[in-house]
Amino acid sequence: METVNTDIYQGDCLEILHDNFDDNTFDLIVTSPPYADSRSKTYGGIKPDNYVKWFSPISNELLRVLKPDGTFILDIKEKAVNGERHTYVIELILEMRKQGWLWTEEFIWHKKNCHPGKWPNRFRDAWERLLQFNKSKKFNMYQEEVRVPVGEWANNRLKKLNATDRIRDNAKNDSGFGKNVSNWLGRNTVYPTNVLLMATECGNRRHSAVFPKSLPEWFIKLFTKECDWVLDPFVGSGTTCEVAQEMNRNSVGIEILSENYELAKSRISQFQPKLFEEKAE
Amino acid sequence: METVNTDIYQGDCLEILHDNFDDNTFDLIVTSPPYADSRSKTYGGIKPDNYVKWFSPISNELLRVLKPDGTFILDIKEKAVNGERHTYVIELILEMRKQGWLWTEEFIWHKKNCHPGKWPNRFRDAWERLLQFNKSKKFNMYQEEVRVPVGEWANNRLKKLNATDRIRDNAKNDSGFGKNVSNWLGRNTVYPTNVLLMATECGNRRHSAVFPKSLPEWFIKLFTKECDWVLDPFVGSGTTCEVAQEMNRNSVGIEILSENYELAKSRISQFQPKLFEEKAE
DNA sequence: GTTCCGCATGAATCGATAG
DNA sequence: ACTATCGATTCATGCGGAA
Repeated sequence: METVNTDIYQGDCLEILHDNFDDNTFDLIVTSPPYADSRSKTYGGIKPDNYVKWFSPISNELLRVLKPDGTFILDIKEKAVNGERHTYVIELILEMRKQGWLWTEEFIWHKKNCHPGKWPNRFRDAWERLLQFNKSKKFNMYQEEVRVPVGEWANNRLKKLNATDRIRDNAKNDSGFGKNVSNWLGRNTVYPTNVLLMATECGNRRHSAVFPKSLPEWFIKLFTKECDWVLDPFVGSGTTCEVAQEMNRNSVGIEILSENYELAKSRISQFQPKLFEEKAE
Repeated sequence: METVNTDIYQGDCLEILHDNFDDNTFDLIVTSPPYADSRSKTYGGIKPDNYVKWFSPISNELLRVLKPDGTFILDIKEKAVNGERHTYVIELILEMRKQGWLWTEEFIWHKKNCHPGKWPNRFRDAWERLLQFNKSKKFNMYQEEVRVPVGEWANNRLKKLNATDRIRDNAKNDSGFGKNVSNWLGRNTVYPTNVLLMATECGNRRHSAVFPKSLPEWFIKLFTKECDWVLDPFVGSGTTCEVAQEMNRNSVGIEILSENYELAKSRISQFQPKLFEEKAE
């Protein structure tokens, strides 16, 4: 088993990317940047009105370091400001398209156990946008890797195949329908949709990750293969890099806050003994 | 029990609203306008690039007829055009804010039984935007009316599912649509989230509605009380008005296509005998 | 009267083919 | 080159008939 690199940098992602990484380096960028008005100590408390101006140089730099057939997944949700959903996220989409990004898809992260709360004018916010951007229409996507178990209805379907559809299969052998039926036989899994149902990991006090490990894991499976390169420019406590390492992908994480940086480093290094064991074999 | 009006108009909603309705008439507007490039025979097949220009006069008229404390729910989803998600929906949000609308919230309609299909670059689209707009920050919202059950009851239901089902169906207790409310008596209830889990009613051959009855029902419960006024300017086969009538709300539906108009009329009139019975009592 | 099972039907999208 | 039409792909649901 080939070993992979897992590098955590401390500093501003704009500078670090500019100084250390060539064009077309990464196969996947997946990140959850600081939201507007939060983490004020570290990013100067970006005001919602200034969010697009703050983020667009970064998205431009990410465009540079992403491979032409790579993918950028941006986990983001606009705040409610003054009783209204702010528009900085949708303005950012328009701005990034001007930079050359293609807005390929918007996945929904449905957060099962989101933070409780009640307000007079709105319910709990149980979802986030997972915006998919690409540099070209031809990008790598390994759909087979993320198949999900098939529903109950398939049991009936398979019973039926034994009786009726076998005959139709023979009759229309060349039409392509027979090929279709053979795909169904023995199939226990189906392709997922663009709605992701994942629980937040709220129990871990030592490092509160913005997203659960299952989230970067899903996109790493879908958009990379082993030994590909993954980047998280706002890696926080290191979740993305930890997952990438476990999945045998090279990864780079950047974090500006020293406390998070140290935490991320320690999580990565804990993985080393296992690597040594495997190398020994 | 007071009787309510249910009026279906045939024609262009812009003209009909202008000619027949005063300012500040409706408590709730809920609609699903024709999407870009669909229903081409009746709406001239609005091109995605022209969508905002086509819809903004209508949204402006809706702003006029909505009461100051009313709510407008817009069910919409952008098409994939040339491998990319088109931007007309997010551009429409920006345009409507210029008209004076407040973009209060975005609910997600998670459609479990979305249209099948497989493509090399995307999965099935399983969600739609339910954009909430208001005229002022103070709007009527009856949150108690849409509480959903939780706890033992939901847990027991999940136990009955096998391991495979649990992976797929673990959102079952999120928002209990289409359930018999009498089953909830004595149960603990909680407020729902802004993610709505509803199946489309595709099996109904007599009238294929774009949204299931549970969708307008939920918003009518949440944003109106009895004898309030509900408007659907693109009422199609009449789902919104039928639900409003059953819930004892006044409603107005507008439909341009005569075939749909007749269908909507017949659905409404079928409800009359029950009304007469109640009046007789 | 229930429950079970087969079947048609969707706000879809892509790539190829035709004009 | 650019637009319009068509075939292939795919899965959860409600309905109706059967057991």
